[in-house]
Amino acid sequence: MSTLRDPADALLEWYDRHARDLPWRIGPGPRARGARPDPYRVWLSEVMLQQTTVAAVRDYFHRFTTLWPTVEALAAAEDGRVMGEWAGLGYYARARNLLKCARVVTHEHGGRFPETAEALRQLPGIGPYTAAAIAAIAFDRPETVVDGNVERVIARRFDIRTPLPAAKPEIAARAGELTPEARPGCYAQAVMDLGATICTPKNPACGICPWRDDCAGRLAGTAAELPAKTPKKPKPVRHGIAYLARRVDGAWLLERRPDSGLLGGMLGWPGSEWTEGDPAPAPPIRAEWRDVGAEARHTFTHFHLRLALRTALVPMERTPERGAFLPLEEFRPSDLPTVMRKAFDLAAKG
DNA sequence: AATGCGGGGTC
DNA sequence: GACCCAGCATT
Repeated sequence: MSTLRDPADALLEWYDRHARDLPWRIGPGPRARGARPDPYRVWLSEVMLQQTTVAAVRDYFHRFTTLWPTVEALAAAEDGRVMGEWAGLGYYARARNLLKCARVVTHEHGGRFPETAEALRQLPGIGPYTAAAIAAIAFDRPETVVDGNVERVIARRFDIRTPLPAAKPEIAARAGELTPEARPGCYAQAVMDLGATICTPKNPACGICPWRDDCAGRLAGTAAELPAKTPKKPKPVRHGIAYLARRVDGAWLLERRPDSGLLGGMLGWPGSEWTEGDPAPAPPIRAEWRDVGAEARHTFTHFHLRLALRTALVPMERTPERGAFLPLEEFRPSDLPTVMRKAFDLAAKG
């Protein structure tokens, strides 16, 4: 019989001492008395946390749960209002799917989230990771979560040198073997906390890691270099022109972008196509356009953008060819995605 | 299996 | 600057 402690127990003991206090978690006291976190809050936090750091999510989570405390309340919200509150968080398909999911849960599941990963997986915006996370954290199911943190922790612990994404099946299998039957929700959060605070991408703090004695990567000296990844393609630079038209009564000319594609469903300034060559001018209304000295620079997932800015003051009676004038009292700069917000700050206030 | 899809922290 | 992140949908 081995004298080695079960690795899951070692990690859970570490988690009990070091768990971060996060708004979507419940305290250790209530948890010990059998309380479970609200599935709505678990779901909302997990969707917000997709490819997004805890620091970026905090304020958004607080605003969303204040505005919409239940899934039914969110389901009844106006689309544009939700997109506006999501503005700045990125990956806007998440917000569209969030609303879809809230409405399905409200109208087809009686306002209750399904309790199995398989059933959760059928909902919009819920993939393998999020389904496992909700099932484990909210419903205490022994599901294995595999996110970027887990991939790094597992690749190091077992010294898996196959580059991602090819290594995903092996990593998932190893992660599954470690998942305990007891306290699966705590365990899932513990592995991710470990990856976020100790087993970090750079300069991992191996000396204080609860798994330091059975980490193959640490013993082999490869930990800090793992996981290996296939190289990414360089980002090209695209150029565009944005047109910020202000009507004499203070209204701004904006357009709602189509649901699919970049910044889908978000409010934005009308403009040219974004091309790697010179963009073709595309003023949305007849006016005397004035070039703003500065350009808005922004980096998206797969390209850099340099956006030239043009402004104009237009009279009341003139009608736009694209977009619609939004009255000043209905215009909130915070409803804009970041690149459009940068353009506004430069053109209107710069 | 590959690609499109944001933005901010961190080094 | 590049890299990374509590990934998902689409093709």
